[in-house]
Amino acid sequence: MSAPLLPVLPGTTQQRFLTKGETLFHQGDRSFAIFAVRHGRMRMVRQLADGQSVVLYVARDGDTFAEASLFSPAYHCDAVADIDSEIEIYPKDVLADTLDRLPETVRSLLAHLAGQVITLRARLEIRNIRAAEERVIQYLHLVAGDGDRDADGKRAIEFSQPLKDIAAEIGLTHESFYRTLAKLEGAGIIARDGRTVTLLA
Amino acid sequence: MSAPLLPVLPGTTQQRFLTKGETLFHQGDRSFAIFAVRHGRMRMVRQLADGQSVVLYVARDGDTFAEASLFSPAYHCDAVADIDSEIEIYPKDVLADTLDRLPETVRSLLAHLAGQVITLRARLEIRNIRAAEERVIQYLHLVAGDGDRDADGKRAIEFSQPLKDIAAEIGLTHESFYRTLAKLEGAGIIARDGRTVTLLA
DNA sequence: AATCGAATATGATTTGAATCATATTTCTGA
DNA sequence: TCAGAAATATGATTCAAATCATATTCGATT
Repeated sequence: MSAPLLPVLPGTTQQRFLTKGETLFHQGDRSFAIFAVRHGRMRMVRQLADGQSVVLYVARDGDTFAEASLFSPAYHCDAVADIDSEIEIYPKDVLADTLDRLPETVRSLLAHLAGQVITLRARLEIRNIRAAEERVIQYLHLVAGDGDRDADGKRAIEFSQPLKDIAAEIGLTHESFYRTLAKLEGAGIIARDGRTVTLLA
Repeated sequence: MSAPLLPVLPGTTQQRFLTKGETLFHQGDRSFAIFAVRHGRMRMVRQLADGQSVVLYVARDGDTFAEASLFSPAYHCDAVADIDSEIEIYPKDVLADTLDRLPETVRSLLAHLAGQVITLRARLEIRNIRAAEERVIQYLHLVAGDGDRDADGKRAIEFSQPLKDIAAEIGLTHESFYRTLAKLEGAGIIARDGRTVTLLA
């Protein structure tokens, strides 16, 4: 076989072939490896609580994916083969030894970069949602995360930046963003109090 | 002072205050550090050969920037303070020693992640361009890069994926993308031959 | 070679976010 | 405390990209 896409110790890389539609891992699975696409196309899909799904990332030839799982115990999305694909597998236990020996600085830099990649991909996918309402809802879900619900299962988000800046980040004009928030409030999907937005239900 | 945004060796972090409009580094400067924004807003701007400029990234509170300079001898954009800003500086020479000792695997993983961050940020900024024509032009410039010009200074891009997929990546419907390409060709900005697009001038 | 599906292409129409305008509120700094 | 700037807010209008429709070309498969 040709050289691995990430230079690791010889003999530590595994391969796997997936046929179109086959799943490599599921959201919530214990993370056991990071991967690279040798040939093919792998689609990372996040299932939302309300049954909708969002494509987080499409990994193509030469792309690595699930790198962030190095610093997380479980995968946070499904990985499904879009077309027949050949995948390289870098088991975490092989890398763990190496990672453990790293200075704290490097480990935190790696973790920081992995986190950035996750965040940026999520933001990029948000932009793929065309309708302003849906885009705002998904953004709110993204920043609220899955945790920190209150007793009623509601999640409050307090923005530290002006909503104007949030609008820019989402890719809307501030006018559209204010309007959309007003609409969502009217529809009973969110509650508002200044820069605090609460997701109802 | 409060804890640094990246956990590094105590005493190795420096700070700097920049007033609105002040430049932290210029494109082409020898890279000496990576940075984090403690408070403020830093704008990364790339000057194109034709005099145009593209905003690559706007770093806000807590964001790091110029991470890729760890693996590159020079900065590839300008960093200018959008508003008065307080910056944390992580000098390369402090990290260099550590980096040099890293196993190749880790170094390439770091480099890969840093590259992903750069690419993802660039793609996000492209989405901020509302007009389809301008968005496509900037995307073409992005993927063409600065190098690989032919004798006439023209840059050819051969897409390995269907244009349909490119459209999705740019955030346009395929119909709009085809139309926009046709318009750009009509305007003499690009030349086309199937999946090969050549930037004229 | 024939067939089927996907990609490329373009026209007609709709729609929803951008734009322009303007008012009010909040924040900031002198 | 006051003034000016920025943020928040909402109405009216425009316009460009999405959508819907349809045709042609290209590519893979039998």
